[in-house]
Amino acid sequence: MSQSRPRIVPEATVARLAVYLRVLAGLADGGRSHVSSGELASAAGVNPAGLRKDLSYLGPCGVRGVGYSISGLRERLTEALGGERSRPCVLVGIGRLGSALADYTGFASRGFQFVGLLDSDPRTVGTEVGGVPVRPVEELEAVVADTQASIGVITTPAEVAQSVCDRLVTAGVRSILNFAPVALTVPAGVDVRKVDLSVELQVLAFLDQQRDGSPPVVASMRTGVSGGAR
Amino acid sequence: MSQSRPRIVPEATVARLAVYLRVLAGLADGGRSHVSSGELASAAGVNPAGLRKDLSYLGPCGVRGVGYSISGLRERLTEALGGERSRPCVLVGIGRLGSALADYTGFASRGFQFVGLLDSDPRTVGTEVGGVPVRPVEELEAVVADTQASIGVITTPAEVAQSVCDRLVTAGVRSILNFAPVALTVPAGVDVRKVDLSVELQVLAFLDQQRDGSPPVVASMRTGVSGGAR
DNA sequence: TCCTGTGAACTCATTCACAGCC
DNA sequence: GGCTGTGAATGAGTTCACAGGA
Repeated sequence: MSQSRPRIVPEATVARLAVYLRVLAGLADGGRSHVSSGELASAAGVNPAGLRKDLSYLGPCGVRGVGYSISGLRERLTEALGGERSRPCVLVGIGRLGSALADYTGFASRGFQFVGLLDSDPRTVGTEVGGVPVRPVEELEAVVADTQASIGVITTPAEVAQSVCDRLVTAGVRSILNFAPVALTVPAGVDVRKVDLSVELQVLAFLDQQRDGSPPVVASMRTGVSGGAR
Repeated sequence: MSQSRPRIVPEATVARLAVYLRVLAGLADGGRSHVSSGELASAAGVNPAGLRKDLSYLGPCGVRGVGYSISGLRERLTEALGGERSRPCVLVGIGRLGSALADYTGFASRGFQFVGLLDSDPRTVGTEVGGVPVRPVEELEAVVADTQASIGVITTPAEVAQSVCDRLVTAGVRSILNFAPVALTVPAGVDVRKVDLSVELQVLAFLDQQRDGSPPVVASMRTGVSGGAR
């Protein structure tokens, strides 16, 4: 194993490494062999210097005056993000969003495999999503134990999210992705990340309204929001 | 040019205001009249001092020694986030994720209304999601013009996201929420926010792997005690 | 020359600590 | 006493600018 550098990788950087990997996949199809930080950065929507810094956390990856080898960099990034090993995940709450996630090909192609789908609605239990049968939520502990899943995704209504979370943690899940609109409490050693879809829209609407300079709102607000992505 | 107060609301704060509002809605049901920053903060999963600072951007909201009036604060937050006026949105790409979003009640309850659903698949066009008919993507410009939508949500495959984006911008949409895994390029004056579901999972997996396996570490990362959200 | 790698400067955000008011 | 409001301190993350190798 090539455990190269005892460097510390900022979390913000980790999030972008996955993006670079995706962009590289697209470039590889084009038959090119090398790419510069500027090119890659613009495709990924980030600043070139930032991209170089991100990559430098993995140790030197490129060749000065030339750029980065596309295949070499893909390998490096893939390894940094955990290689190609399959990662068993369980997903609780097979509503619209849950089934959309269960069937999302973007996960499977990165090694995420939903080995357990759980729901409390008897009408949903027994159906299949993406080839995996939905099981009753009572079997949560058994499913986690069987599959050794270490990642749990919660797409239940807010009211039950905390109890589902507690059960996941007790069953041994240490990483949780929460789509329910509540703040989950977990013991130390467990990592929770939250995705709040309506908050994203809300922020967009806020900026939108500011730009139009319409309502008085409260006193004082920024007058101009620069455009551009991100 | 009448420049108002230089007081600006940081974007990170705006994102949390929506969360506070949601938490307050829950508290209001309980029949209480006031809350302290500590209580509210713990329910929202943030630091009390941070919450007070967030609220202070709206001007003084609370009573020293007492706390915040629940109803008063709800009003204030609602107004700051744009009141209760309905916001027409168009959604392009009615696949699994798109239909999940179109039907998500969390949006409607905040005034977001999907007045236009568009898709390119003839099998999807003509169906209804959440009571709104899906129309052919060719009618995008007409729909935006008719509905005066200023917010667009893209849930198409990555390959067509940029062209859909261009058409939205040309049609007059100035705020875009992008779920497609590509960086969109837009002219100045247009705001794009990106949500990348697989990246969130990827980061979670990375942290997971670091904890289990190797000693090397990710920078800082809060001592995940109570929900290390975001 | 071109492009990477990286310290240093800077911007943005969070947290602390305490002053001020009830 | 309790709790808000806020300057100051800290920290994270981004951008700059240039050193250094191909």
